[in-house]
Amino acid sequence: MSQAVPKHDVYQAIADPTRRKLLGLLSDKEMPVKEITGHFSMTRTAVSKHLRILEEAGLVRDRKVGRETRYRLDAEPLKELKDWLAYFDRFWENKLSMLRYYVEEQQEDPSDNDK
Amino acid sequence: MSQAVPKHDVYQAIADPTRRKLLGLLSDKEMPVKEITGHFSMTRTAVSKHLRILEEAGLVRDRKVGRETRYRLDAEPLKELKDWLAYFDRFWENKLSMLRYYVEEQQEDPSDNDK
DNA sequence: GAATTAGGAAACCATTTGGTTTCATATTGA
DNA sequence: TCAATATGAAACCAAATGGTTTCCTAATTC
Repeated sequence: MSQAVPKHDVYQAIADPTRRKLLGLLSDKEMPVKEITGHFSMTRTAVSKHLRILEEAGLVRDRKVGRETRYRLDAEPLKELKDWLAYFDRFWENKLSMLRYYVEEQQEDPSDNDK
Repeated sequence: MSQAVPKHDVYQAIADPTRRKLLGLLSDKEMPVKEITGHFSMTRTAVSKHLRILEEAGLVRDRKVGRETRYRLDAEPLKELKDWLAYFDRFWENKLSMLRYYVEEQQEDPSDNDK
C-alpha cells in the first residue's frame, strides 16, 4: 500500500516539455541520472526534480544500482490521458457531427454575426 | 496571418482540471460566458481567463452574439496530443516489449537490488 | 435616455513552478 | 582509509499560475 493518491497527476506531469523529453529518452532504455542530465542544458538537480514529478505521477520508476539511480519509463498512467482524449474523437474524426452542429446553429440564431 | 506561435500549448492548456471540465462542457453545445460560469464555483472573471488560455491553445473559439460571447469547442489541436501519445502505445499495449526489457535487465546486471 | 446585463481589462495577491547553489551521504576505487 | 563519484535534500529566487476585486464599455430593455 504505497501512495493511493499521487501528488502530481499525469496531465500536470506532461505539461512541461522537459518532462515530455524525459519520457521519450527513458522509453529507449533505463538510464542513471548523470547520463540523463547529459541530454539537457540544466543542472543535475533540476533534472532530478523533474524525474521526481514524473515518478509521483507514476510515469517513471527508479532502482538503485551501486551508487547510481537508474530511471525507466512506466507508460501505464498514460492510459488515463488516452481515455480522456478518446471522448473527443468524434469531434474531429467524425466531421459529420460538426457539420450538423453548424447547420443547427444557423437556424436557431438568425442574428449570427460570426463572419 | 493571425498568431503563428500560440502562447499556450495544448499540453499546458489541459493540465488544469477546470479547463478540462470546460472542454467537456463546450463539447455539448456552444455557451455564453455567464452560463458557463454557472457550472463552476469561481468568479466569471476566473472562468473567462481559463477560456482565454484554451483559446490561445486553439481548443476553443468564440463569437459575439448580441452582448454575449459564446464559446465552443475546437478539438482539432488535441490531435497533437494524440500523436504524442501514440508513440507510447507499444509500452503498454504490447506487453512483450516490456517483458523482454525486464529479462535483459536481469541478465546484464546481477547486482539488481530492486525488490 | 437611464438602468440593467454581459463581458473584458487592469491591478493585485498567494501559491506553485522551474531553476539555481550549497551541503550531506553513500558507494567506489586506488 | 581516503579521494572521487553519484545523487538527494534544503534553502533560496524569479516568474508563472489561478484566483479575486474593481472599473469600463457595449448591448438591451423599460
